Amino acid sequence: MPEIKTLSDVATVAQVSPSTVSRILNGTAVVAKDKRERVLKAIEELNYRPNVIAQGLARGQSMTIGVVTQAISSPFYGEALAGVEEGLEGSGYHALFASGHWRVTEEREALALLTSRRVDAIILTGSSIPDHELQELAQTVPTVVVGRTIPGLEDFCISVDNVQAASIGLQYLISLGHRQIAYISGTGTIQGDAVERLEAYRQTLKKAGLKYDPNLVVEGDYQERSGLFGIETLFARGAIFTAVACANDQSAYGARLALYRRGIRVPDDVSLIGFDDLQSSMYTTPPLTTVRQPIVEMGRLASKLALSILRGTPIKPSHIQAQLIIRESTAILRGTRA
Amino acid sequence: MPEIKTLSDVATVAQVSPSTVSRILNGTAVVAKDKRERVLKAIEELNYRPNVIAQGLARGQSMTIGVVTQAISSPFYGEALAGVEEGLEGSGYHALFASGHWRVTEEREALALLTSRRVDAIILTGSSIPDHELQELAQTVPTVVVGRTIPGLEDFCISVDNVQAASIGLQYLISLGHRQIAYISGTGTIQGDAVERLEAYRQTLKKAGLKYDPNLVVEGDYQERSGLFGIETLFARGAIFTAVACANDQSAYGARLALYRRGIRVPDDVSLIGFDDLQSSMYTTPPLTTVRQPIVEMGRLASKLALSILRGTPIKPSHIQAQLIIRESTAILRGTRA
DNA sequence: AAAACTCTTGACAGCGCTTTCAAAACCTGC
DNA sequence: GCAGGTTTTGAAAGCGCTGTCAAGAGTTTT
Repeated sequence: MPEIKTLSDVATVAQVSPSTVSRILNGTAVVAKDKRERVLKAIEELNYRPNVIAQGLARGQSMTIGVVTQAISSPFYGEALAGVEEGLEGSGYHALFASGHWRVTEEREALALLTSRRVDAIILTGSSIPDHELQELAQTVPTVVVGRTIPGLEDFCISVDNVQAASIGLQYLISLGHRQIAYISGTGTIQGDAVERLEAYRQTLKKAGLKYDPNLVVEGDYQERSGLFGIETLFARGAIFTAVACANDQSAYGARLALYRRGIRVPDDVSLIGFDDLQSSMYTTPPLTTVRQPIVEMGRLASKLALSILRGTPIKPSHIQAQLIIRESTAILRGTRA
Repeated sequence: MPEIKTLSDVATVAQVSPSTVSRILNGTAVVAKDKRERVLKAIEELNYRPNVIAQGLARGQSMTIGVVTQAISSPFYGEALAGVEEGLEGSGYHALFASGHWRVTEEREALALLTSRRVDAIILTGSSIPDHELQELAQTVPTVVVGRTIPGLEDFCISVDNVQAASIGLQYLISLGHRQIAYISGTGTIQGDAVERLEAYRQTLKKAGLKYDPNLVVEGDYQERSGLFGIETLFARGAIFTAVACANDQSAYGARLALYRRGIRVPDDVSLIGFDDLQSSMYTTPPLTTVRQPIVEMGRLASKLALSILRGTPIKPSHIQAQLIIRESTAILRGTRA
């Protein structure tokens, strides 16, 4: 294997001191034209690339942003990460990902890993680490958290108002004439997206003068299969509904399949609505009506925020708006069925 | 912000030399019990975590594996990356991702980024960098490439036999009685998955005594929308077909939607088959029949291979087998239609 | 032509850690 | 109680780079 060249190799070849090479590399100071040329030539010749690790050590910054995610292959987090990457583009910073797989201990490990690599800032997505730990973390390293708001760290949190967002969807269903609306929830019972969205379901029903029927809600876990099981459970209970709202798009996919299996048409017999607006929701059959969370943008914004903090001039994260995306999985209530 | 502690801070507190602390940390040598305890206590007290970057510099290895991917948010690459991560688990190594977005120049940049961070090995997925560049790269740093076989680097390549794999799907369609089979291809015309799979289409047709009708194949780009357009194009051409094979699952999703839009039932009127078996293909309506590429396993295997190379005892990558997954988007040919 | 500056350049310390090397400490056994 | 051997320990160099500092070169001024 061809040796990897170092800055002093370049210096030797160009017959200048390492400092000079460094100066040229970083534009830290003016250097005489002839030396500059010799150095550039040497760099070219040796195919030299600075060792970012060494630079990091010397400069005291790693030029990397740690990103803790739950699962890199989940469409939701995948989009968020893509956003983060995009936001970092051209900044010289790079993202280091670590997955928590929805387990707090693993998430802590992920965090430990990132800090032991001395990342310059940390972005957390879908974190379930307790507030106070994150508050502590934020003392040590610039931290931004997406999808959740931590007291005291409001300016470093990026999230949509779940209650408001989820309401939009419900309201739409109601406006379509639906009165028996089933709900497949997310997981988590104390705090977080799942309880907020469920809360929105209850509130919206109430506001519309409909009564909350626990028989119509089933607990899911944001995964496709839980949507499928959700519908099965509903039927097993003998529940009657003309629409079903899901805590996220993925569970809506599963619900869709369960409905299909039973020969129930969407939206003719039952309306279906999701939450998130994943890229693929545009291509389900029928295309899914959903409440859009601008996931990619949120990721991008998270990066921008982190960078701005590092720069010393934190931007104020503008509020993120959810938006109803009407597609073809919802329809005006016709007959009764299911 | 609380200062971050260093190894010599620990040494000072524990009243030993930095060397001793290092030895304890790495188990490099035996240390007296009392000192060991003092050090451990100091570490605890200061909440010290070794600086992996500095370790990397000193040891000459970064403990990170660079992974170039095309798009982190694509379901296909997402699964592969998850596999890579999994394979690295517990090894002490961590993955650094860089995306090429299907553009060779960007991919080169990604590679440059990874090498300038002195990653200990590189895993490429979906790479479209010319063979010779990769051969060169492999001279400098342990390289494993997934989804493609590079001459001379066979032992470091992990891929399925595209021709064989794609044939399985086609054969199945034919065995179902289909004779007019449309094909929505992938992108890339000189080499790579797309041409191999297309080749499989032609060969299989030929072997079955069917003639290749260029009118039935349309070029796609592996994305959902190209599947949709593909079907539209086919109809615009007045093509007659009873089944459509897609170069990957994502384009099959798009095709599915186009068919739905036209009121064509799957599989009753037209059979549909994909390639990859993405996680979500199990939940489409109807669930998609497809040729399974064990993507996650391939990622995992890539990691294992990379680690084994670093360890100095390269394993021989076992051959990856594709497998037909029969679900509900395909059916025996009944009437004629479309 | 010497004094007073201004630029350019190299030496060197240091980032936080590892790792040799040799000195210090501890054991043996006689 | 001391020579010889074995451990344990610390000093110091070094990983590849940056950044300060002061010396050297080059200009301008008087």
